[in-house]
Amino acid sequence: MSKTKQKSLILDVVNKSYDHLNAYQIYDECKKIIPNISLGTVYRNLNLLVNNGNIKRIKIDGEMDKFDHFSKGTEHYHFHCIRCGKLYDLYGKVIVSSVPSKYEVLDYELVIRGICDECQKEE
Amino acid sequence: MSKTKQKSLILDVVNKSYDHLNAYQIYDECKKIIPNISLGTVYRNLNLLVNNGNIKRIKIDGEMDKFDHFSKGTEHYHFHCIRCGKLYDLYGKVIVSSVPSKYEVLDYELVIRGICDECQKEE
DNA sequence: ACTTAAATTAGTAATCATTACTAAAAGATG
DNA sequence: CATCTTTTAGTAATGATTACTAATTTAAGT
Repeated sequence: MSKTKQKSLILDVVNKSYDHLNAYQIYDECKKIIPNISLGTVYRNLNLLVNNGNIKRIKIDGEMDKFDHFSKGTEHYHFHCIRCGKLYDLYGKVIVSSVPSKYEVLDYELVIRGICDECQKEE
Repeated sequence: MSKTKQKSLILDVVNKSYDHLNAYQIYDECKKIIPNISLGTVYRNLNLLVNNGNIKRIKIDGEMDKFDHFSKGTEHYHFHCIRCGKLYDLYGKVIVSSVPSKYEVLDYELVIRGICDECQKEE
């Protein structure tokens, strides 16, 4: 895997963002630094970075895939408000009973769905 | 929401299947009973059934959305083998510390990623 | 049952996120 | 530097899903 300025920029944008950006938003951010970067390049590198474990992909119903920073030791998961669509980070341990030991666990993705505090107030 | 034979057939196909079928596979199954059922009808009803909480949608990297039966009390989650692509059902409790009480939790989706026993043997 | 209004369907066309392709440019290797 | 490999920009293609529409089916009230 060759190192290119496009690839490190894309990784940087994902790592430094506190939001959960989708491919197109990452593309927009990257254009501020490399104006003629190609959307295909963004997609291709995002896939590479996900496969190498550098970043994480988040899949949410009805929305474009989002990308999230990921560093061993600071695992986090997500709360998705089905009312306003906002995605909140949640830190803490996830304990799952009954994963048979014959399975080698590498990773997990957990999305909790519900209604956030702000949307509850509006009812 | 009107009751139609298409809608109940689609629900039936999802509920009675032990696999995790995607929209097209559900369409194929439905055609055995209603040969001229339309793919659009399958998609529209799957969305309705998901939104009503009758069935669940499973999102897996690089694969079409899958649909799964869902009944209160028999919650389950999934193990996805990144080698062979198989999706296994896992039953048991998921304990998540640190979901702030201000959030109203309705549902969750958990996918554990790793390598299944059969793929481990092949190494 | 009949009538009317509302919802749903089949079939097809359109959308849109993502991937594939290709010649040119940039990176790696020695 | 010289060569070989990888990556890129730009564009075209793909494919899952949704939108559209006239015809049919369902629901609700008499």
